[in-house]
Amino acid sequence: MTESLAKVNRRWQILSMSRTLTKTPKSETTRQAILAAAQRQFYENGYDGASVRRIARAVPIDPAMIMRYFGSKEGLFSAAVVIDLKLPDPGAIPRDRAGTAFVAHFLNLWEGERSAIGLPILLRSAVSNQDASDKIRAVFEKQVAPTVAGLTDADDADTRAALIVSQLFGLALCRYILKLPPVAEMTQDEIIARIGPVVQGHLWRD
Amino acid sequence: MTESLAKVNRRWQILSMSRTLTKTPKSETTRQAILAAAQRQFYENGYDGASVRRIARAVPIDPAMIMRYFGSKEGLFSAAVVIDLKLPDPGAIPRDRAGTAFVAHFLNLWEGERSAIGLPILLRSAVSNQDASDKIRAVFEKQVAPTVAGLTDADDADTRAALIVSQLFGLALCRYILKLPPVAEMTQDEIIARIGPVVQGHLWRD
DNA sequence: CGAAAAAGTCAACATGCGTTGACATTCTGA
DNA sequence: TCAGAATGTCAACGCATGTTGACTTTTTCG
Repeated sequence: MTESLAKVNRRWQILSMSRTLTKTPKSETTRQAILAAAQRQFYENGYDGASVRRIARAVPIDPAMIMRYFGSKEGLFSAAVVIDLKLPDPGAIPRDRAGTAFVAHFLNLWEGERSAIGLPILLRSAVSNQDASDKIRAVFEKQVAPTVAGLTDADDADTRAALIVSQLFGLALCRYILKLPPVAEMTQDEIIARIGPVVQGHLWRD
Repeated sequence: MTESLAKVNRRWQILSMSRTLTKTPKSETTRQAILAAAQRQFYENGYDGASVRRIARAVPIDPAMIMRYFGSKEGLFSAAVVIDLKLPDPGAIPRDRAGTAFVAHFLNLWEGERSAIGLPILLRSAVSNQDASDKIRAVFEKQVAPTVAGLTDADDADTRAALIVSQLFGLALCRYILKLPPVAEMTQDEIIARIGPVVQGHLWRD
């Protein structure tokens, strides 16, 4: 009967992952600690480079707990990396400053308090993990593309969105991952002044 | 004495790596086969994702041979990834078309015959391998930055070079690694028409 | 030819990985 | 209080990795 007990536990754990939390049972503390450690590790080393065992050591907790809480490394990754770009309503963006607004928004997102969660993690992971690149594509389709479409009347809004993304990802890549000196050292304002017009150009040129 | 024999062999092998090849001893064929397989694996899976054993299996050859020829996985990587951007002399580039020329040059480099060798490999590897990002920085400093400096009179040529690189890397990332649909599917001409002006802007704006 | 050098093979090593199931402890509510 | 649920620990599994040293086969050349 021990096996069926384990299965019930597993099932409960899967349920608890999606339930809305009102109280904070002891487990929730651990859950959050695991997520925080996982985000840090995934951010610093990418999906493959981060190991369940090292994440567990950082919490600290037994690796087996991670499997219990999240089912697998993939499950942990999915739970740890939740992307909400919080893009504003296109209607609320003044069109003549949309480019700089865009860049400022992303810099703020990437360098704000919760910066460990999000695109830089995906960027580091996507080169070796299919799930991560799928997630990036999903973010592009569901969050970036619609917003850009709301900002331009052009019929090639998707292409324009992709070009904007390519510039923003290139920025993130050079600044946070490669740490290419000039890009890594520029102030936010300098970046906004330089990249803003590029984004604006992608939106409006032609 | 067997150990000292092995060491002598190793020393010969290190010498042979740097010698100019006039004849083609049997070993050179194997060497090239290993390099070709390594480039492919590094390109497809990045430094960490590629394994010495799988490269060896692809040749096919015994993994120990790779150690003999290249000393270590790092040594193989260094030998396999040699970056020469072949950037033209700045003086030969018409300044009003420098942007499109730049983009066309890189697309040609990345999608030409020897495309497996080069930046896309580094890009995939750099997220998890320090050597790879160091190499990228070296390429930036020794090849891109000087060329850009020769194209502009501005005193912030380094910053401009970095911004150009961030756009080009973003393009490569989205097109070859993330395979983000709109970017991955655009024709070379479309990309040149869209990104060229951005590069031109980084060179000349202000 | 025949010896020495080169090229290639094989088995093993230590390590780290994701994951598992049995077990021990702690907490909670009837 | 005390059963049962929740939480946490431990040891082990099978596997893949980079690397090594002893070995055998093939090539080269006096």
